[in-house]
Amino acid sequence: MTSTASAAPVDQKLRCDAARNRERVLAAAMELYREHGGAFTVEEVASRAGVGIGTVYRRFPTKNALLDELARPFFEQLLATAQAARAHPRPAERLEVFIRSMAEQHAATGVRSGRLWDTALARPLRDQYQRTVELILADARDGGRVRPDVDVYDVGVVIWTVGGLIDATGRAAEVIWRRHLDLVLDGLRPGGHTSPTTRPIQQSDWEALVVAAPALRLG
Amino acid sequence: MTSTASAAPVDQKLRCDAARNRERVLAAAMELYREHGGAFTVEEVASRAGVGIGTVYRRFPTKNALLDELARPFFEQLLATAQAARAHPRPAERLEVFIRSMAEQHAATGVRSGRLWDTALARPLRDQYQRTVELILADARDGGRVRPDVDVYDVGVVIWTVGGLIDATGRAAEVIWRRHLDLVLDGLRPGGHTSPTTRPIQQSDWEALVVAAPALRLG
DNA sequence: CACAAAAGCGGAATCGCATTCCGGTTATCG
DNA sequence: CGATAACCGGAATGCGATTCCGCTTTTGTG
Repeated sequence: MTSTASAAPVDQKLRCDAARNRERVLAAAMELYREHGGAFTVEEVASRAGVGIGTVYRRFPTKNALLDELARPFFEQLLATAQAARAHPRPAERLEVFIRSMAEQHAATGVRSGRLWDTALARPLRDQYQRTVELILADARDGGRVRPDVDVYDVGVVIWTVGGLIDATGRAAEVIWRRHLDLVLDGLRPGGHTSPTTRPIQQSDWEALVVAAPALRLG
Repeated sequence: MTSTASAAPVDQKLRCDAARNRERVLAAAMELYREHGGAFTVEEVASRAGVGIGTVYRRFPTKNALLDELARPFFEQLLATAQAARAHPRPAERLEVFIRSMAEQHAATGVRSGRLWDTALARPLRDQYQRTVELILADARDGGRVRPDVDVYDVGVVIWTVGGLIDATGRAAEVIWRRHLDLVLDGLRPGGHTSPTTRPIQQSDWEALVVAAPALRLG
């Protein structure tokens, strides 16, 4: 699947009432998202926004497109996060700070930097983001804080992977992802390890993960 | 959500025709699973099995329960894998062998050891499995091949996490999970690192991950 | 073997949701 | 002010999973 739609002609030349409705829909959706995290009906969005379903659909071709749109602001925040990390005083620590704050942000907002990468509007952001990450990585490398063979993709995978843990355990068991991230970050360093700051995972934490993973792939 | 149902009274005292049908359904489902990987209809299962939908549902309260049932044999295989690793000649290497073969098996069969853990029938297997993992871990620790602070849960999380990558990228980009696993395994070791055997990840590999992750959590 | 329950059966009917359609409305522009 | 393209609302569709229920076998018994 290529990035369906989302190449939506931004919010240009919309009839003013249409524009207003678009905002209402977005606002309603955001509200619902905060309340139920994606588990809401398009009809609910419509009624809360005080418009008909058709209206929602003329503006957003699909529920997913709507969600993507919701994610955009958070996504811009991600870029900001990367740039903030880049500004960290000790260059060598920037990579770790970066990865940690990405995770932290994901945990706080529930937004993962997945599909969005692929949308037209996000492209410029994406390029900037990637460039920033390269720089951060270079800093860490210069400072001797990463194994020289670690590249941007490795970093991306780590973030993706921890993102999965965050999605799966969320509030229920933060330790799980924190502890794992500590271990992985240790693993990325060139030399020995420093001791992680987290407590070990416990049976009760683990349950959350077990329940979250279906035994068979569904797609 | 606690393990819904699945405490099904095994395949005991079923009217013989019922038992036959149950097998047919299971067989049909397995066929379909191999063909479409979970993306099939309960009606398809029914018709391929030559029974009515109702029949499927009387035996398996939900499509998911059916899938869980399908997974069982694979799951037993997982235990076998653990035990095989335990039998590896060099004790110190058992942990790594274990983790690697778990991933390998997941990649090959598409079965992840998630929800199943929680079912009544799986419990005895699970206990055995956990005990085995403890032993493997102890071996590695004695051999000085893992940081002393790594425990069973850490191992579990690594397997879960790599499982996520496998599900997401599958055939499309094996490098991703292999490379990541190499890095993580390196990270679990107490001392320095050995160089991984995989090639670095490339843009084209990465795409797979990007597309696989939705921007917003849906549950 | 006959017979009443118990256990099964098929598949139509429901339900929840996303997505599509279409006849009626309203900004906008000349 | 009139034409019309852009909008609207919300009923209708489509698709799956899951439920229901009247009819059929199996099974246990006498």
